[in-house]
Amino acid sequence: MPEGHTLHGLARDQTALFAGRTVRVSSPQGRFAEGAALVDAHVLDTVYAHGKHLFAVFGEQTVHVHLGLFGKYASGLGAPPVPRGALRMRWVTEGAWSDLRGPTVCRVLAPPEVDSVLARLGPDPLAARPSGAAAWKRIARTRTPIAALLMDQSVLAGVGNVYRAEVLFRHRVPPYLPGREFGQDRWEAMWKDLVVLMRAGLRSGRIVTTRPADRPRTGGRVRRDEAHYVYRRAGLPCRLCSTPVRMELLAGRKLYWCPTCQAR
DNA sequence: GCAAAATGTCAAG
DNA sequence: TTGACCTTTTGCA
Repeated sequence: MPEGHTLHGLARDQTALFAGRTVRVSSPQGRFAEGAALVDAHVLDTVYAHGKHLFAVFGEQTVHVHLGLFGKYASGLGAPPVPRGALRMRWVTEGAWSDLRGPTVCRVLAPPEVDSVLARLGPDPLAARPSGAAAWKRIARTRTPIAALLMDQSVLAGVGNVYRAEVLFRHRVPPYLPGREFGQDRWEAMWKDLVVLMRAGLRSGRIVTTRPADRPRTGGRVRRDEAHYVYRRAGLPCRLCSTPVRMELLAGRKLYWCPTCQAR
């Protein structure tokens, strides 16, 4: 599910399956019928991600996908399954298929339009050569709480509600701390940590942010209820200090934090 | 069987 | 700040 690591994983997998091949593109649901017709039976060059945005390049035309909260891909080898439910976009080649459901965005763009989407996004911790400098410029000059800045895709791209809550906890940052009071050293450390965490998420396909020492049992597969410090743990005791984890809505999203570990 | 929730974004007021 | 939107899954009856 969709934070930046998910989209980078999809880009990697779709490139492996479909790049260099002629792809039959359709929209069984019909809502992407016109776009599908523009790229159907074209050769896919590559698929790449920036933040939570996915771009599939077919020559001069690019399919731009944003999963939003509910969007999902499914894929497999061999013949595609019988279409079921609301299937926005289907790709089929000789050997593989991919289905997209429920995206917020699925449309065909020309290169300048792709550029303008990219221009509105901040740096991505999962970029090949990540740099948080541009994000720091924005953070350093605003009173907006750091918890809101981390979710602002024009400040940095790819962090969602889980990584936000978890990286703030890992660095003991009070979520309402204004950006301008954050401090550059602290930002550098947090950015580096995001790069590490999100690369691990990309590799494993899941978000695990707890350190081994903070999990009841080390070694073996990390259980789902051990993977996070605070995300979705409202009311449960903090793993480090046992204070009940707090939850509050910030800009319409659920924000989780430990009021003791992340005190001012 | 149905309501609510879910890792998101945008536009209206 | 609120609601609309995209769809599936989960949890409760």
